[in-house]
Amino acid sequence: MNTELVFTVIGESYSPLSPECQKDLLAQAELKIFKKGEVVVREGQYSKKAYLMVQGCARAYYLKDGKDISDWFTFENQFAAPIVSFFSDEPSPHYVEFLEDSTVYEFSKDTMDYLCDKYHDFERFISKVVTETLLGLCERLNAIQFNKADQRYEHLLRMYPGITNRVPLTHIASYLGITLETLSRIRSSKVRI
Amino acid sequence: MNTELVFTVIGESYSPLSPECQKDLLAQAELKIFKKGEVVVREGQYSKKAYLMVQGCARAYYLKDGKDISDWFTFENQFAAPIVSFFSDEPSPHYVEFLEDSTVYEFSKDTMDYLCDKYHDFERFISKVVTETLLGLCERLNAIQFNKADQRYEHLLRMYPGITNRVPLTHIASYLGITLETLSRIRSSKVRI
DNA sequence: CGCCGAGTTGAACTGAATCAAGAAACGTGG
DNA sequence: CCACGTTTCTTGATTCAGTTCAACTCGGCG
Repeated sequence: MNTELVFTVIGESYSPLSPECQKDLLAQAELKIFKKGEVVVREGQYSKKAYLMVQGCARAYYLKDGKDISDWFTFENQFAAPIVSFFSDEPSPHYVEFLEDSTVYEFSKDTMDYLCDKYHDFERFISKVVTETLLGLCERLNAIQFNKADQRYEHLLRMYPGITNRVPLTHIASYLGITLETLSRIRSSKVRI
Repeated sequence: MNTELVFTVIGESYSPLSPECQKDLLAQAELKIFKKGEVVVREGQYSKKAYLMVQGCARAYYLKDGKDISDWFTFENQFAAPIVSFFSDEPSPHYVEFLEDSTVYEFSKDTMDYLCDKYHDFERFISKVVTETLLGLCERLNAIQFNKADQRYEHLLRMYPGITNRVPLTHIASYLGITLETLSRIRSSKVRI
């Protein structure tokens, strides 16, 4: 597997990264492998690590009144990080768990800051990632507020086709803000191919 | 009214700004007055202006199937901006409207970039504003997903005590993702002082 | 084989939307 | 300052989407 390809791909999807910047990023990052079910960040921890997913998938979740609520999914060519802890100096309310055996590049906030100082294109890249994340959240917020459960599920499927083959339905249900039972009913009422 | 005080206050609430940076910001900003009901940004427009509220209040809203949905309120010592248009190069999906006669400092994205380059404390300040906004959205998302309508209303009151005296209930209802009727019932079922 | 976690199905219940009708407050012109 | 229309808010009756709780099915695995 050509793991380095991921740096080109993320450059394309957010904002282009010069070859030297990509090279430097690669030099700073650490290629790691995690097993399915591994939890790399727990609630209350301080973590300044982000993970760029080469192969596999992960989720961020938190506990609300003891219930496991999925907050974020990450697949190939995307970032996984405990955003609160990564961007602020507060402990993470999130857990981060790999849902499959996964290959990732791990890098620290320090590396990010260093690269931001050194490369203007990297700074723009990060700013793009953050604003896209912000806008994505806005969109998701209004989808949750004003779309019915089945529309939200459809929307998720459009965003992540095949997610149901990789992520347990319980996690998908809590992500959508509905119960597992409701999700099950929505799915059975659809004609699937 | 000492309008310049606002620069000190926002420094305190996010991340401190040196006197020179405050002075420079003041020099770049333009003090403006808007009347109640004035709309400064419309859907589809490109706007790179942000408003720092000295006195008054404003909201961002958008139209969803013809319905007016409030997305954001801004009061004294906070920022109002059409975030999508301000941070990306896309047209604004939002309208920005003043809800009272208001005094604001207006400044442009260019000014922000210029100050970010010049002052490290300003760069940190903006980064803090953006991440706080991001985290605030996360929190609001999970409140919408998992709290009942009355809890959400209580939460809003805790965040903005007295908001009901300044903002029409229709806007508050759409912000909370409930109908005006439901909000009215929630309010009448509470013992108010 | 029997257990266990994941998903499905059913029935009763509930929070909130919708539709409809009024009441109260607001502001504008006479 | 009052009368009038408009906007804002309240109240009631009905309906519906989604929750809850409980029982059941299915596939994998020791």
